[in-house]
Amino acid sequence: MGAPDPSVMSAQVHQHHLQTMGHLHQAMSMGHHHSISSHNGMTCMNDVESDPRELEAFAERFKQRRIKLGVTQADVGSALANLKIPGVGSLSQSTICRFESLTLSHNNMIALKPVLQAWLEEAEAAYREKNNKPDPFNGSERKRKRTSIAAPEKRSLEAYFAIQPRPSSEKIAAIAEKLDLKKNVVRVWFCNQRQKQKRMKYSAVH
DNA sequence: ATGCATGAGAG
DNA sequence: TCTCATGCATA
Repeated sequence: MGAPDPSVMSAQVHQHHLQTMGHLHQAMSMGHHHSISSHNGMTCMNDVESDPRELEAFAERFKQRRIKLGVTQADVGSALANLKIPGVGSLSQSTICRFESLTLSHNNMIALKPVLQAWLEEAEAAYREKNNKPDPFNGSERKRKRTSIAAPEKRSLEAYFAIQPRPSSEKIAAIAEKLDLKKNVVRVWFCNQRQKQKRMKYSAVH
């Protein structure tokens, strides 16, 4: 099970097939979360280090050091499983990329930070003493088609979104018919659009 | 790097 | 049904 491919090693040259699994699920419960607020007479103390600047700084350091180690985003993702952290399996190149670019929700960033930090420490320790070890590759062959919404339709969707970010099922059906798209495609598009607005970056005024 | 999609959990 | 974390496929 060797992956003798010395040609791939720069940041993101081989992000194909990876059969990763394992979710880091719910580190928080969306709608309701209560913090311990303050105990004594102090102003405000957060239960978790949810300081955006701290995260931003970490994400950047992380990327820098990851590249220094000559490891790709995909490599990091699969290597996470080897950390054997309870409840933490591997992650995809997408997620690592999004972490580095802060394009994940704040909570998601908070949840992933300790895991990636742990990996980084391990990786740097291992790098000092020895070499790295190639990871086994998977030759999967199942495909999946990705719908592509044309620019004109996208513009329409954005216009609808501007006036109504949460259209009813019927409104969605109407939009779908007008744009000649599947209703489900439109529904998912709105879901993804809402999710985008909640990302750490590109959230407020974009 | 990012678009569209899936599935789990909550309501 | 929605949100949220996450991923495959693709630009």
